[in-house]
Amino acid sequence: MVTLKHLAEQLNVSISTVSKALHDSEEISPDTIERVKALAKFLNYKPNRLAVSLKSSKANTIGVIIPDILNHFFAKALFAIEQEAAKQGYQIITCLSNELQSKENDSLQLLSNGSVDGFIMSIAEETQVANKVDHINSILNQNIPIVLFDRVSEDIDCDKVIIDDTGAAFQATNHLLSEGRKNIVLISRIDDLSVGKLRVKGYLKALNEDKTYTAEPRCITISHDESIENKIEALLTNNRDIDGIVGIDNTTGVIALQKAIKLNINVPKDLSVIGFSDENVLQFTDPKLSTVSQHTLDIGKASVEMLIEKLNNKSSDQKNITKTIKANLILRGTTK
Amino acid sequence: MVTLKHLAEQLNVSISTVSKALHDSEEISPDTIERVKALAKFLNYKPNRLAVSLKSSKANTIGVIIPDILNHFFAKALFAIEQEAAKQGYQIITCLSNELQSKENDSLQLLSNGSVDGFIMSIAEETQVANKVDHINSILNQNIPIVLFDRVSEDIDCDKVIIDDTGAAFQATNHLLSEGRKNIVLISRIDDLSVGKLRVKGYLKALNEDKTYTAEPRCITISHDESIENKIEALLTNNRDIDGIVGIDNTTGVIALQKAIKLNINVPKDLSVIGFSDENVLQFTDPKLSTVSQHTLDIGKASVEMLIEKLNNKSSDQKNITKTIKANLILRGTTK
DNA sequence: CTGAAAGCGCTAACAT
DNA sequence: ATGTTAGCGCTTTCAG
Repeated sequence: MVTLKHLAEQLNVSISTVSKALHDSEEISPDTIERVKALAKFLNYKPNRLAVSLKSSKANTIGVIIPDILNHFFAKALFAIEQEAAKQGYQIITCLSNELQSKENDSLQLLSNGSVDGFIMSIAEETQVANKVDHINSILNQNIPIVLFDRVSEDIDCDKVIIDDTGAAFQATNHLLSEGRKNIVLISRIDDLSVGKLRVKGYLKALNEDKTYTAEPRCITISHDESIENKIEALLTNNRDIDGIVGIDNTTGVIALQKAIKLNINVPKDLSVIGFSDENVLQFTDPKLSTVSQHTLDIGKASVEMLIEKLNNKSSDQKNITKTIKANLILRGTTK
Repeated sequence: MVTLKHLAEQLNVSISTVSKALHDSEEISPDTIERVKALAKFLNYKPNRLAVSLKSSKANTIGVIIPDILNHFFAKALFAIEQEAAKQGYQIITCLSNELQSKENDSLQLLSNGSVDGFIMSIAEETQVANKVDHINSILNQNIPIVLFDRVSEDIDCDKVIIDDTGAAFQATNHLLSEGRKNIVLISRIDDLSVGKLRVKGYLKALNEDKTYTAEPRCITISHDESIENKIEALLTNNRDIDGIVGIDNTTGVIALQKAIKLNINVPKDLSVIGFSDENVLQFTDPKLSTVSQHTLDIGKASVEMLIEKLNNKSSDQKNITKTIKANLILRGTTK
């Protein structure tokens, strides 16, 4: 590894001269600057990031804690975060909590030692279920900024990036109502998450506001030890009168569609389906699934922007902001 | 941030005493050790990682460069890498090349400044197509170890983790032959990648070795600007005699299955399909797709193990190893 | 215009 | 048993 010292020795100047020259200091003669830079380039000198960070007390690194990288939503969010961070000169250290509070805590502890300047995270399922957020607040108390995205908690006072989950589900349900659907069920595998609860709220709100809608609202929740496929197939088999489905997570919409086709239900003539999936599943469905698009890339980008904004104004402690990214309904082949 | 200095001042001892005490040095009295540790715990002292790394010239961090995080194979590999790295006390810094050589190079440059001790990477598509690997070899020349996985190059002399791509495709094709299939086509979206070429080789080998097989081998390659769905649908529509399909990438198997069902082709009676997809797509298919399982988790784990092994024996420069992870055929509903 | 020196936080050889 | 000192690589103030 080439250091300033090496360059200084080779050029018979002092280390500080080399350092200044590389930073185009006014103090150094143009001639010296040129010589230093030439040698630095020749030897492929790169400033040691650890030393720079130690000196400046700034790691230029963001800790990203993701609950589940195999969930396409989070993979895409990570993609956006990495992209924006790189653009702004930050590295990211990625940790996966695997939905466990213990791992989430481990990661926070491990990185809050100068490794990172701040965190971007989405709360682990286990943490959300128990609503135990002390470990997160403890980081904030150490004056290390955090931006929460998607899965957030009211008990944590920090910057947040969310979508209007209630509004999105409301809009989706409303669309089915406008189609004249009389029997709309909601299917959820995420009723223990904050976003799941909010989406249910939007569904119920839409049904309640429609005075002509007579059926009882019906939320089918699928727990982790149940087979999504079996449960949905049974549901559709035993309830032929269902004419609208809102799948409020990644996969239930797709699976409902697939099972409907298997059962020879005509989509969208006799049944409309709206999911919260990402575009990546579209290639696997025919007709194409209508979805609520969450603008995941914008969520990731906004998270990075907010964190860096906070880092740049760390002294002047201003209020925390919650930014809501617009979600919108994209109608494709599974709605009229 | 609490430092050794803080502890030392509070306890009226020297910094080195504190440091030694925290490391359970024999030199320090049990009493002092206890007092130091108590205060450290009370103040939630954590050694500054940057300082430790700078001092020890060891970042305890692995740079991971992934071509495409939205590809489930790589997401899963990252999952495994993170898991194993965490287990061994390493952090990972994740960079996404987005299949671009320029970004791949940027990431290598950016991190080869003390930020990481070594790299785990899979080569970007652009890099593989051009087979320009100087930027990677230049890192190796700086004595920074690299482990390549999945997509590798013969022109890079380093540790590698691969699957037996040729053998896997051979096995898959052989299975279709053993079913008595007479018209087996291979479908690929990745014919520009090393793994794609090897899998084609295995397919051809199987067909050639079967003296009773009379049809011409047929490889359908789909480029990036073509619609996979349209191409496969047209293929199946216009070639009703196809009775076996090997999809050698992530998605073509699934899509072929879906189109076959749409066209009322009886799977697996009249057509068998084998894909290289991961289990995550199974929930979207009925019947369940038969696949070549790549043991992605093992690939990630092995990569970390090999890199850390190399880091621990950096001085004694031993030979580079290529480790082959066994892939195996999992027969489900789309084969007889 | 250039250099010496201090210090970021830590470790470890070397005093005492 | 404890302290002093030097140094990892870098930046930056202050002196020359």
